[in-house]
Formats: sequence, structure tokens, C-alpha cells
Amino acid sequence: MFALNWLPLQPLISIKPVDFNMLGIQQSIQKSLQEGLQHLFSIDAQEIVLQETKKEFEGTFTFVVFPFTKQAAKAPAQIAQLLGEYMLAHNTKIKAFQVVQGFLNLSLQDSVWVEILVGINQDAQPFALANKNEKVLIEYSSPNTNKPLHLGHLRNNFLGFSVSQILDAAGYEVVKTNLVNDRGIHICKSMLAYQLFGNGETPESSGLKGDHLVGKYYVAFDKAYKVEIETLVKQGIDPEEAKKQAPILLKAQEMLLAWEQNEPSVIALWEQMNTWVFDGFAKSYAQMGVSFDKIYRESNTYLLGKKLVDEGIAQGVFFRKDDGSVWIDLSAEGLDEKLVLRRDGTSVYITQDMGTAQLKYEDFGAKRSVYVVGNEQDYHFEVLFHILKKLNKSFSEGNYHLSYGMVDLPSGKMKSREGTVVDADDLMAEMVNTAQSRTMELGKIDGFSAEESNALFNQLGLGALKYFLLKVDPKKRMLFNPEESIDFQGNTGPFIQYTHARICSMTRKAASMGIDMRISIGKSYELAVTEQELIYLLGDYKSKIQEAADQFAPSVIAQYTYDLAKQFNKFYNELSILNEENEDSRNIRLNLASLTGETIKASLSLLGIVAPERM
RNA sequence: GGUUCCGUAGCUCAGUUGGAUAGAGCAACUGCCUUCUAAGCAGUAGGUCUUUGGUUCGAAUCCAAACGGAAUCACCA
Repeated sequence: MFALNWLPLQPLISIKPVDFNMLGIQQSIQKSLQEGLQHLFSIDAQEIVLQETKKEFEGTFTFVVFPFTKQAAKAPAQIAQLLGEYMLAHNTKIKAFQVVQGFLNLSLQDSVWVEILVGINQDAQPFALANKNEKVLIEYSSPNTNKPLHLGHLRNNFLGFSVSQILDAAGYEVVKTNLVNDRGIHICKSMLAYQLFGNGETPESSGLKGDHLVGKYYVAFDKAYKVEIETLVKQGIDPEEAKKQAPILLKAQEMLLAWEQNEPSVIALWEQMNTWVFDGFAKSYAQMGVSFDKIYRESNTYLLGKKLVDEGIAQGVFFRKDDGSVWIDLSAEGLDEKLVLRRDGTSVYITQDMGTAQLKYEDFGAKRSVYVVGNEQDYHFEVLFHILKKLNKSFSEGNYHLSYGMVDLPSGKMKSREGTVVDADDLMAEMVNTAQSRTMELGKIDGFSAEESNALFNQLGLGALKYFLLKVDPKKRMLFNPEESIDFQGNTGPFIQYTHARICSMTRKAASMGIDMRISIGKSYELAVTEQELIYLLGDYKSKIQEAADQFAPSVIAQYTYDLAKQFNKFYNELSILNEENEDSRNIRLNLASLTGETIKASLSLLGIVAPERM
């Protein structure tokens, strides 16, 4: 096993790895090519790049010879031909070669494929990389306690959870944290509206989930606020001024002050509403299937960071202006001056984030930290990371902002105050309903208990939703059209889940038939191209984990899993498995199917998706 | 205006450490269930990879400019 670091995999002998389990084979081929170039053309090639052969051509690996035409002083096709002959003569893994223009396509011996398959079978840990003995903190979710979760939070939570799973599989020790924004003027707005219009309503009395109840009053505040602004404007007050003077806003500001001074009645209301919201969030998280090792609350952390400001001033990193406010000059980094402490000595956003970073380091001692936060905060995190570096913090080098794009609706951006949001709970429920009706239509739940069917509907509905949100490159903004339901066919979660269930069905049957699916080592098998391609993908799994971990990109795993399921279904359609008469072929195909099922299950779990055994 | 990100089929997205005829899914159309789950498979059709210029044997990919979209540039969080 290779020592893997945080940085992209460093090639051992200036060779580009395409694959993990096949790395040895590749290196052997690259070495032969290097020798061939030396022997035939006296070319000392520093770097041998192998790529996957395109589907429409025969072969597994392709070597491009164009770059060597000048040095070899021969036509590309001729170089490829000579190299191919050399390879065939000098490397026993090569079965055949084909030359297309300047491309040398190499095919592997069947025994090599069997060797790979046996290797995976014998791997004690086929679905995870070796322990890296390194801790990584990941912060995600970060909800506000004044409103329920929406579609954007779903992307955040699924991303955060999936990246945690991926890093865990890549051998890191992962600590999942959630920093809840439970204080501030926006929280006071919903508190105030509740006080004014709530009439003592509770989740129990209203039948509303706690977070939805609180969210209702956040909207109510905004409505009342707008009415007041309008009234003021009619009285001839300037609109901008009216926004500042609306009585209800002033009252909310008063409330924030009272909260900061720990006024018992305000604190009691705040705690009451917080309890409701947290209770609601807990239900949403359970339905999403995400979890946290530690939840931090801003009400506990917002005063942190001032000590770091003092440290920074002492170190000369920060400077104090005449009015007493404290700043950092980041113009050398291409940024501006940034405030880190107000003139009245209170913290700002960045101050508390500095403090929280320190606190998390004290709690867990992790030098790596991933923040899953929307891309509207790119600038903020750039500044934060610069500051931590300048403060010379030991945990300052391993910070990464996993910045993801917004989820847009066809009508544009979601705005919670204007009610144009897709609610997370509603959407999940709708997906589960759709899964239910789809499944019923297909008549797939014969012999299921009510409990089993409900579990399946949940797995499929959430699977479709998670896959939909995770298959897209995180940094891109994406479009969600509520009018068009999320598909259950094609490049979707349920398609992959279906493939898994199909395989399970087959292995159950094989077990009842008493078939031994072990591969006899030393026996020679003839393999179809479909089988080779499937083995290639299976052998690629670990390198995909590494790739996804390096890039913090669940989309890499999603794409891989889809390709694997697609390839399996092709294989399944083309070749008989249980009905195959040749016992050796039957056994190796069954082995291949079973391994595919396990790999699908493992990779779906990296996306937080459950792989049902029947559907 | 400065900075950053994005622009690929009608729609949603892959592909971007330079390589062959740019790939999937959805939607449309055609086949395949008296043999292992048809939520499947095979196929048809759909592209000036926003535009222009450059780098080179070779560019969706690298560079420059333009156009279009988004985010951000608060003593808010």
C-alpha cells in the first residue's frame, strides 16, 4: 500500500497512476515502454503517460507516441508499430497491440484480468484505503434557528455527510461538526413576531414541526415589517430611512440588546423557541440520514476570538486604528483591509470564526479542517485562512473551504423571507411519496411487510434526491425544477439501487442452488470484453476514493457508481450467469456479480445512500 | 468598477494535469420480457463545446480579449 498524502497522489517514478489495484500492472507496462523507447530509439523518456483506451477501440491502455516523433525521426504509426512489437516480445502481460495513427493500444492477457479479480477477492480491506493516521474536522449544515431547512441545506448536508464518508474511507479519522447560528437579529425577529402574534401557540397545539412553527413567525415578522415601512413611506418618509425606522425593527434590535444582557424573559423565550427548532432539526437530520459528532452553537462561541485579536496585535499582525477598531491589512495578498474587532470592542463574524477554529483545535487536535459552506462566503473564508496563517496557527495549513453553488429554481434564487423556498421536509416527503407510487405501479413489493415497504420507499426517495444533488460538481450552481419530478430511471439513485437489488437477488438464488462462486486460482479463464471492462472498474474503486477525497468531490463517486452499474447491466444482459453451462465461466461471472454488488453498496454508502437488497 | 466562479445536445449534467469520430440521462422515435428483477438492455436522431485570436504535430481542455450569467467587495451573520 502506498503512503498517501493530502496532496494529489505523487507518482512514484514519474508515472501517472490511472488505477489502484492495477497500479502494479501499469507500472510494469510503463517500465517496458520506457525501455522500449530507449532500446529502439535511444530516447530517454522521463514521463510515460498511459491512458485508458477509448471504448470504440480494442485494448485497455493507450500510449500516445506523437510526442516522440521528432526524437525518433520516424512516422508516428511506425514508432507505435515498433514499440508494440517490442512490448509483445518483452512484457508477458501483453496479449496484443493495435496501432491507430500515433496511438498504441495494448490488450492484456486474460490471466492478468483474473489476477486482478483474485487480488480484489483476497484484499482484506477492498473498500477502504489504509489508515492515514490523520484527523480531519468537517463542518457542515450550519443552520439558522429562525427557519426550517430548505433545498440549499439539503445540498450542504448531503455534501458534508458524503465528504465525511469519503474521507473516512480514504483512511482519515473524521470528526463531523455543526455550528448552529442561534443568535443575532434574525433570531430576535422570529422571537418578537411570536411574542406579538403567537398567542402562546406551540408545536403541540398547532401540530407544526418546531422549526416550521418558528419559521412561520420569521415570515410573519417580515410581513409586519413591510406593512410598517409602507405606512411610513406614505407619511412621506424616505424609503431607505423607513426601513431603519420601522418600529418593529427597532423592537427587534432592543430585543437583541436585552438578549445580550441576559434578560431573563428574553432568554426564556429564546430557549423555548430554540428547543422547538432543535427538536425539528433533529427530525430533519434523521430523515436525511446525516449526523454530527459535535454541535457548536454560536451563542457559545460568538464571544471567542478576542484573545486571538490580542495575540495578533502583539505579533504585529493586526493594527488598531485611532477609533479603537482593529484591522488586518491583506493588501499584499490581493485583498483589502479587513475589520477584526469593532471600535466598541465587540466581535464580528470573522472574529468568532477565528475563535471557533481555535476552539475546535483545542477540542479535537485536528490540523485539517473542511468547511462546507456556500460559495457566497468564498471571500470570507479566504480572509479567515489568511488570518490563521498570519497568526502562525499550527492548524492553519490544512484548511479547505468546500464551496458549493446555490441551488436555483427556474424562477431564480430562493428567498426564505419571500416564501419562494423549497422546504427540505416537504421535498423529502414528496420524494418518498413518489418512490411509493412508482414502486406500487411496478408491483415490486410482493411479500414485503408494511414496515419493509416503508423502509424501501424512504431508501428510494432519499436515494433519488441525494444522487440528484451529489452527482453534480459541488462548485457549480445547479437548477432544480419542482415542476419536473426527479427521475427514477437512467442516471439516478434508484437505477443504481435497482442494480444492487438485482445482484442480491441473483446471489440469493445462487446460494440456494449451492453454487460455489470462488475462483480457482491457476485455472485459465477466457473473458469477454464486457467482463474485462467490469473488472477494470472494480479494480479502479480505490483510486476513485482517493480522487474523490483529494478533490472533496462526491460527484466523482456518483459518476463512478453509475458507470459501474451501467457496465454491470450490460454484462448481465449480454451473458448468462446462473444459467451458464460452463461451470468455470458461471462461477467467475457470479464472483464478478457479487463483487460488483458489494462495490455498489460500498460506494453508495459514500454518498449516504442505502442499497436495498430487494426492490 | 475590483476580485472570484461559471458558459458543452431542446432540458439536466459528465468530460478540463492538451490527444483518436466530444459522452450520459431526460424528452422523441425503433427493437428486446414462455431463461438469472424491463426502475433494465440495444439502437436512431439531436453539437460552430458562447465568440474571436494565440500557443502546437494536436485545444472543449492552456493563454489573451470580448460577450452572457452568478457570487462577493458591511463596524450583518
